[in-house]
Amino acid sequence: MAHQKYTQIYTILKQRIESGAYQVGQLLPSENTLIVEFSCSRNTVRRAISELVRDGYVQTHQGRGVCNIFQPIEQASYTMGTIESFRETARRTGQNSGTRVISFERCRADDAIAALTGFAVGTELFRLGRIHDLNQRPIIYNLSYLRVDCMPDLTAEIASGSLYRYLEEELGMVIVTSKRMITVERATEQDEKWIDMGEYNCMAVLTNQVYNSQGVMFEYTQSRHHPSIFRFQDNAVRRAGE
Amino acid sequence: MAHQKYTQIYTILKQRIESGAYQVGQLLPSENTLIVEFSCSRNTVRRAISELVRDGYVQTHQGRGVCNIFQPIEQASYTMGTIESFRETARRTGQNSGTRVISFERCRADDAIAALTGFAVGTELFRLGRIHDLNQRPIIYNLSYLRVDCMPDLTAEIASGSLYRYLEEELGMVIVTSKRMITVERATEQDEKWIDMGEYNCMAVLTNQVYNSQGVMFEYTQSRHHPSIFRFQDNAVRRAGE
DNA sequence: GCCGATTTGTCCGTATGTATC
DNA sequence: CGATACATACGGACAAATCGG
Repeated sequence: MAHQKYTQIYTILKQRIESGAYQVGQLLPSENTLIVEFSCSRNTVRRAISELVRDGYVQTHQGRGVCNIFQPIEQASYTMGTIESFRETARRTGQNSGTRVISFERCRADDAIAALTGFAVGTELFRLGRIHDLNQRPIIYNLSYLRVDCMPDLTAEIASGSLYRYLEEELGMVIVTSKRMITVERATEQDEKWIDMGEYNCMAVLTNQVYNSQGVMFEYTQSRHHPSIFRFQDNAVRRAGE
Repeated sequence: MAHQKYTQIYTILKQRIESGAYQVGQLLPSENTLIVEFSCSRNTVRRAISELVRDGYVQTHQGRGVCNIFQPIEQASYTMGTIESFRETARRTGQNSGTRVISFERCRADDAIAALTGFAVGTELFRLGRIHDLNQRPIIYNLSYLRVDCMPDLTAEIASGSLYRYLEEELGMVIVTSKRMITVERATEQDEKWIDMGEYNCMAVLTNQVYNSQGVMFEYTQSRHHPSIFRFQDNAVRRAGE
């Protein structure tokens, strides 16, 4: 893709910033200057800039200009605001990765599962346990509940590959939104059975509720990460109304 | 504030959604309908909607409409996209909170500090250590480095109150952007000296680089939380270009 | 499968307000 | 004070996706 004008401008400006074209604290060219350079409308430039703000590259200041705040320290480790699978992360960072299915069964949401996941009581679910290996070392223990009616033909074999590739390419399902929560929990017996915890006795727990294009939550996943490989980054922008 | 039209529309629509006016999966009124209702332009409606998307209330679908995905179930979990602040946690759980300064000194960034914080070597800094108590129990160990030239008159006394209130109200500094990172680390001797860790041997570490309106990073803070009280939430939206 | 109506996505141009210098 | 720069808001045009007939 990247066929839209604002995406092209966003990409060009981002590259300039990352390549060090502007010092930290320096102002970028004004909107009017960029309008001339890219021969486009003001809205298009502004949209590109607003995405740079969202991604933490620049700040805007009314009456002053657009200010570079990018520091090449340790960027690009874990892009936030997007949904990225374990496999994508591994590929991007150039490491070996593997996924093993350790349990796969059908169940029905009882009170406990409903309270945990947010699925309604009685919903038919697949319960899927997986281990992710990074460089042959077990690193993430993954427990998912998946709506049967969204993927009736799911098998353990399919789940051992990329679940998202199957859902998107085979079923044509479009994943749009996900709600995430990060907590830190004591490692359970189950964790220690599968993950080599070393001297750590806690897990970084990423809880994920994923919605498809119909607006229905079809997946609940708890990813229990070994602390040493867990990192989460984002940028917070001050909003309009305080 | 909230004087802008798009903010008003955003607030009204959000209230309708939260009050259960639309079922989960149901479409909101079309943009044209909203234009008539609020007698405004299409862009204004679209901007309000895009903020609802950002906050995880709705999804948009070209050719179909705007779909409600808000579930009141997890409303109990508070503000989104933010880390529940220490004070908020205390208020929510109805507990006492307090802040103690345990160290306050001036220093200059050496290689180690520069590598840790991102400040240039040689920058004059305040080094501020604080403990947050919840119900008289120490819960968060807080280590901050602050640029002296941004707040030359800072004292330990001021730091024992709300640092941000001082910076914003007294110095007129506007905080715009902050880059955050969440990791999980082994508790250090320093941690255990100050925090009652119980059976946990890890800390939830929130690293924060805060920028003012000049685009200069004026604060680096490492907040080391007791795992039992740490929680982070946000929404991820699939972007345009893959 | 096609067509047309509806709906959101992108892009343009313009005007006015407000903060900074 | 004027010039510059970003923020908000309006209006219009066309593209792309969806849905019903």
